Amino acid sequence: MKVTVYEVARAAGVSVATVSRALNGGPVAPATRERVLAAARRLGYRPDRLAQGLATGRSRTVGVVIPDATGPLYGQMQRGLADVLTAAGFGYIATESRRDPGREAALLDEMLARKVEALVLVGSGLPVAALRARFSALPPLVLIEREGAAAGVPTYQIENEAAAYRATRALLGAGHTQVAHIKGLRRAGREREAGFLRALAEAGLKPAALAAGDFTEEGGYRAARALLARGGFTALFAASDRMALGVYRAAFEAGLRIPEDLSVVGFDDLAFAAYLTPPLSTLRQPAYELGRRAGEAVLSMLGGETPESAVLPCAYVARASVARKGGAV
Amino acid sequence: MKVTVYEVARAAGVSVATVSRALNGGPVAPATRERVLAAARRLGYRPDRLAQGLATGRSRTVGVVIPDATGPLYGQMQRGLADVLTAAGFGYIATESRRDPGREAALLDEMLARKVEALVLVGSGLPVAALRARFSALPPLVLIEREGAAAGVPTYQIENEAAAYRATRALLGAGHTQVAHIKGLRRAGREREAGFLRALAEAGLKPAALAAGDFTEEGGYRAARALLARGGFTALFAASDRMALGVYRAAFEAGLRIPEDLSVVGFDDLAFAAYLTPPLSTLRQPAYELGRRAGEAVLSMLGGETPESAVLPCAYVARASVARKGGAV
DNA sequence: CCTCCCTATGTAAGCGCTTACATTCCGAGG
DNA sequence: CCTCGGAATGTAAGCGCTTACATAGGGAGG
Repeated sequence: MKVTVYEVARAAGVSVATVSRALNGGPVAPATRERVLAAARRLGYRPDRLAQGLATGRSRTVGVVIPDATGPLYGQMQRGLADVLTAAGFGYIATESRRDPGREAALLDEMLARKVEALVLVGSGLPVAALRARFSALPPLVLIEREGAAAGVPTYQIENEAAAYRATRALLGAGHTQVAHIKGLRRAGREREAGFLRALAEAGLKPAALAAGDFTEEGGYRAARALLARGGFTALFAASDRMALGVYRAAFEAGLRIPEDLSVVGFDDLAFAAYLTPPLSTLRQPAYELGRRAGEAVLSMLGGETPESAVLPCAYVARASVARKGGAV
Repeated sequence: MKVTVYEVARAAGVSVATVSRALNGGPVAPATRERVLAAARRLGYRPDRLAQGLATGRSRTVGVVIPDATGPLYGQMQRGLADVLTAAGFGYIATESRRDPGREAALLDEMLARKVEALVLVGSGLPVAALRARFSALPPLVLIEREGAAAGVPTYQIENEAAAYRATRALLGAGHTQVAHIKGLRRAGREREAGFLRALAEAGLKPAALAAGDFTEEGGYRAARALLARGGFTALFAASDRMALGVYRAAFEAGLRIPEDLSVVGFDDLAFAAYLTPPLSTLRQPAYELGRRAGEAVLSMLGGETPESAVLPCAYVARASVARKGGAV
């Protein structure tokens, strides 16, 4: 039989109001509270979150929408989010939009129906203005890797441009003057490219070659093959580690050695990067931190504050895939 | 202002009961239903899941507990689960146990408080019997990669033993007679080892060497170094792709070529496997399928049926990391 | 010793929905 | 033409909890 506040009240010899207050830190005499807690424990009472939510209008749930759950860094981000949210007694429901606007809208609908108290939107998706237009009553919004600062929404992103700039500088610092780049998709891709270009421009250089990629191994491989066929560079900055892996393969097939013939830098610092041959120099994304910050932002917004947006730094991890300039390709 | 059934009822000129029935497929005259739906749409009515849950006792939510969200295959599994669950109008809340029994229990507590209608438990964790003992009223359980068939709980697992057996056979088929193995952790690790040993035993062979690993690159690297220092094998089966990557590194450092000097097989078929140099032969885990099957099991249990447990096959993916027997290490 | 006020507790009204039961209205069968 | 049964709809009672408001009981201040 289901244990409700009534059972607890009866067992403790008080009213349900007192039980509720005792359980939620309301004003109750210490002795009474003790009695109530004891009774609740003895009966194995477990408050019904649905009923609580209905009564208070607060579900203690936040909704998370991500474009692609299979992304390698998403797990860490989720962990950061979960760590702070669960510590605060919040649960969360996460879903994948698959970068489909219609699907994203449907997901949001469902989350609103579930009365989420805040929404964390990760990655590309409908612009904030469109969301506000489509959904009348939106809960507090927090964005990760998504445009929204303009709309006054707290946004947490990684430092793409500056990180790419630093990576490129590392290549230049090793004496390379002919450096190529394999671009990524979306805003992250554009920003990384911008940092790349800025570093070159500052050094009075032009990119030796540029190719479009899609963040995958296969995309990196194809792009690298095309680039290598034309040659003219001694270093290459790939916008993601996965693409850098494709570059390794293409270089191998072309009979090029890394880093002797070609220096390579990636982006993300996935688990495998440190174990490639040679270990890949790359930029470490603060994925966990991103989630943590977003979680804290949610909490502070719920507390009526207005958290600041932030751009988190990526650390450049120097490994053996970059060498001082050797022979040109 | 919040739109409730009452508003819709008034707008449609009917009672709330009729609204509810019209919305949920109850017995209502076609014309009336039309009128209600129109009113609901016009007002932008969105049923409150919390209230629905409270009233019906069914939350249309399932809880998912995984040991580690950062696992590379977890995203796919989650997708499989989500695909079938959302199609059926279910939401899900996912959380990480971090392999901590206390934490797992707390998570389950919270999920029960949220009135999940079913629980999907992934990977290692408290035994079913312990759960039943600790939690009085457990909803239907479905397990993935976790012990439970004995307790009559539908369980979905991948074929570890047989897959490892096939991988080992592939090595033997290539003429290798001295083959080493780097073990994994937990049940998956034990089963893979068992398959490995069975294949050897059937061929009248003994393992050339055995080392313990932990499924990580670093663990694989360490184990491979130790193994390589002693030598005596021409092929190696690593219980995970990540460990195989560590093997690649150790082999490189030892001046060994793969596959000329050493054939390697991994397990998982992570995205990077196909792009290593040489591409890694491995076993493809049906992660999405695992999630999908579990989702279907949840649905069928909720429908009063008793789904069958299943062990899903892994496909052996032959790539260039395995060659016919060359020189011994 | 009597108010007054504050504190501890109780009473009861919802929160938004579903659903058992009651009611109404018809057409069919006698 | 009356009655009966079923279909369509309405009424109202919860689901388990929180919380505004009411009540009771003291101690402090006069």
